[in-house]
Amino acid sequence: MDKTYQPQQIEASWYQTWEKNGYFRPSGRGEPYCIMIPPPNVTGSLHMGHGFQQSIMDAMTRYQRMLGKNTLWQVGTDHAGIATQMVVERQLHAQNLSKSDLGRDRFVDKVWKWKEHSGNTITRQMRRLGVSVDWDRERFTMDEGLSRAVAEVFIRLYEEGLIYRGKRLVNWDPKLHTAISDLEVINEEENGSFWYFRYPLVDGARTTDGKTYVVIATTRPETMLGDTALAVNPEDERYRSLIGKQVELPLCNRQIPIIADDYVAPEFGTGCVKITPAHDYNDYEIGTRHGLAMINILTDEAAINDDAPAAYQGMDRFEARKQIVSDMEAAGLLEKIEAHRLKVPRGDRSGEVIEPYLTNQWYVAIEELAKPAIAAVENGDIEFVPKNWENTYFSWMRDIQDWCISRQLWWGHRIPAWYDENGTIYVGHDADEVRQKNALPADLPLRQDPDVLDTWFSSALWTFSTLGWPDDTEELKTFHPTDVLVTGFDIIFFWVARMIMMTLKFTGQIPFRKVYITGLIRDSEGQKMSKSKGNILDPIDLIDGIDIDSLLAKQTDSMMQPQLAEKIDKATRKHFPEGIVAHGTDALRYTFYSLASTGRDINFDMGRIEGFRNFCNKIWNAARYVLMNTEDKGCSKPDSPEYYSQADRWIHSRFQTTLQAVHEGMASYRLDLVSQAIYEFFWNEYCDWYLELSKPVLWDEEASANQKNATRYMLLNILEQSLRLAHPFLPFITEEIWQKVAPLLGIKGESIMLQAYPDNDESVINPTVDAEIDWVKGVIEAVRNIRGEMNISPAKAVPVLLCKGDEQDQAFLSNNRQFLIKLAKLESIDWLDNPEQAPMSSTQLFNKMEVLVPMADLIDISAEKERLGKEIDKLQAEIKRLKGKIGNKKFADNAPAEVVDKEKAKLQNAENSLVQLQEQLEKIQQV
RNA sequence: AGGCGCGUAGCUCAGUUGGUUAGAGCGCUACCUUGACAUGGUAGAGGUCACCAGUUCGAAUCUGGUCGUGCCUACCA
Repeated sequence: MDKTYQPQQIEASWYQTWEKNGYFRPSGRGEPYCIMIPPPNVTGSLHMGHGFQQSIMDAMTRYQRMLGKNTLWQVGTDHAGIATQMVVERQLHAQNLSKSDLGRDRFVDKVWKWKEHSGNTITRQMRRLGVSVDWDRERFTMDEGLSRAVAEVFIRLYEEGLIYRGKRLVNWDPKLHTAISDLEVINEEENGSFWYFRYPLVDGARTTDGKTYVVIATTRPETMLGDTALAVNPEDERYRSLIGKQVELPLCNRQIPIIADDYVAPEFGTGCVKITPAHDYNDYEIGTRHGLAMINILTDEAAINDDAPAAYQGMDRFEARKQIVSDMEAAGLLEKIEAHRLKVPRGDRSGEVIEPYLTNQWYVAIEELAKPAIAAVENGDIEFVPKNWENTYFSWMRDIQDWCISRQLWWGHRIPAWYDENGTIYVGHDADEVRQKNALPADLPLRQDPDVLDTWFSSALWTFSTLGWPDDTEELKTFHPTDVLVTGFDIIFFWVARMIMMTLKFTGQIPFRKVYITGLIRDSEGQKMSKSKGNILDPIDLIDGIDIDSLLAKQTDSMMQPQLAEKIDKATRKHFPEGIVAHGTDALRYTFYSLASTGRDINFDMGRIEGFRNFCNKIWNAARYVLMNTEDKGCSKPDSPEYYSQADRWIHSRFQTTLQAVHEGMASYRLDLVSQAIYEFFWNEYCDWYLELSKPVLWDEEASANQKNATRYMLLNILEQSLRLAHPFLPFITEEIWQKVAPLLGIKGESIMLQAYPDNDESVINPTVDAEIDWVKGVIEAVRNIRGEMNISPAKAVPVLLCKGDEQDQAFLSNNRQFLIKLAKLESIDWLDNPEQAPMSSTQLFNKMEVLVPMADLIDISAEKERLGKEIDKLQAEIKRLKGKIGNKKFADNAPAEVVDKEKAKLQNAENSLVQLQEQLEKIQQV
């Protein structure tokens, strides 16, 4: 084995071996366990969020697989309608082409080609992470089987009246030319204006204060071209007399009525609102209530259309806005302009300002589907982890709006609906079926709906469509409902909620039992990672490393503004002055686990990943030590347990304690606790103490062959079990080492990933042995403390005396003499029966026992005084605190007896220690 | 406007039904190349647990409030 851990060398080949040998496939034996991967965008690339969630899913999957479950981790990708179509359109644009130049079929062809070309990027990157998904079952949301499921669901919902087509206001993206759902609209506060316009009253009407006009305030002046009324609150005295009167709509040569509606808030703006039913959701409601005309004034591009006054036709909406304000001003109808913060709706993909727009769209009537989905979480069939996300889920589900599922795109599942010349709708799998079902003549022209479905419509079916639904497959019977969904809170509404609704509706089952919601990975300063901020960390760069120049190039890649690029350049150089060194997959994964606490957001800190790379190195070198001492030496299971040292028994005990902690952590989805338990066990117990404790046995002339063999066996045995313990989290390094270690124990197996998880054996958990090794550690640490504080060279062997302890201390000494001598580097260690005879010494207490290092020529008296003084100060503070507490009558009366006793014992100990240290100090001062 | 989080060492974070001397990693200080490992070892320094009040014998932990901060949902033109 190499002297240092080189991840790139060991990670390269193992994945191929695992995949090639089909180890990821369900074993077909045992209780089923299934996780459905949230399908990433097929043309995307792996980001930190994927890395985080997939690492978690892989740990769960490998863990369950090793526990003997029949494990399926279903993999696949999503066609991501809008995102993918945009990418291909951009490519066309670069060649001065548009999608209409190609036509629908050729364009869709092109998208498929792009998918074939780039679709491997993310799956290749996933392999680098070590994910044990079943690639043989890889699915794509637009493959044949899933498309069939999509059509089937659409048709059944339509036939039940749960899908309908309707003309109403939708969120229209004028750049992408499609409707989008409410969830795809992001409302952010931006600086805008309030324009106050005068609308002249006609027929000589006057306001109560004698004006010949009313004033309205608007944030979108251009919409006035579609105004069909003004509205006031019926209780508003200022306007009551004007209700029913007409005003002249400026610039439009039309008259519109003043109506009364409770919706209008008298105190806001001027208390008089212009009503544009075709371009505002609230106005639409009012328009419907009052039977107002709905005048659409926009084109698909959000330019002014031909139904508006000629002067503005063809203008872009923002151009028209300027022109209208200017025209109103010229006409003396602009009263004032106020600065105003307002929420501007923008498309999450395009960033474009969204327009409410009157179109025909398809909707899912969602309320009926939502009811059982709410109940499933209420009654605990589905549980969110952490639980508080259930509130988020409920609050959205209990006020859910119908889901607009049609998109005016070309890339996606085409809506399975056909129209005849009269516009009658026929829904079915294909035109032939439609004709047959509806007894339509063969020559009746039918036209398929041009729209496609929202991407989330197909993802909503993911848990069952991937298993073969609508066929009643074995997989469906075996693996559905699935066990756990691991995902982010950002798609609870988009995906989780819709999956629950659709799955309940079509399978009668819940899709999954648990929803484990992870936090979001942010940069080290808590900023969301985004291209525009130039703070994206690529998991692959953390694995392989990247030099500073390449990193800078990546971060500023798509940066349009030079000054922004400069800023990013600076920030990147600050955080990564020398780029990023290679850390390996295992270290990255372990970092993710260590940060996976309670679903809160994660600020990714490079210090963490370095620490875990070092941990891997530690494992590597511990293994080297073990192999060096066991290879060619024989290490069979001892004939009798008596050959074990106390250290051997201790590490066995600690291992089982750790194993329990791991099981508990996995059961409660606390992978941070799991990773910590393994880390602490391996580094702080196995390496720091056990390996050191093995040396006196292995290298001691006096130890018998049987004892040496027993220790060699335990070294190997615990290492081998630890590798299995850690394998779900550190798949590569554990496999690499296990292949070398297992044969020495006579274990046969092709791969660690097919081995069983370590057996639970609580019988070896041994508090007595734990206490004894704690004693050994305590004495060694006492001596080391004296060495450190007294500046005694580590090379210098010192004599040590123990005194004032009890019989157990004496017994421990005689059991562990060779451990103490070796680990504390002692010249000698002896029990002093008569403390009076103690030579001048530096003293450290361990419980009631004194550990003495005789001063002779090697101790600096003033340093020792200082050291004792420090200890005494600490004890005095402690005693004061304890006395106060115990002296408090209320404490003695109210606290449970065991707590009081514990505090009393603490005080007793502290007081004893104080006396001993003070005696010691006096002794020294006499010199 | 409602809702949900968060505020613990210089930094990133644990702290499980209230009872520890409040912990880890990184960073920092000193010493050490000792036959697994300097991606290491040993010994240390470092915290008024945001603030205020309350409940309690006892609060980082429970309650109320204040401040700061992040997010989600719904929005009055």
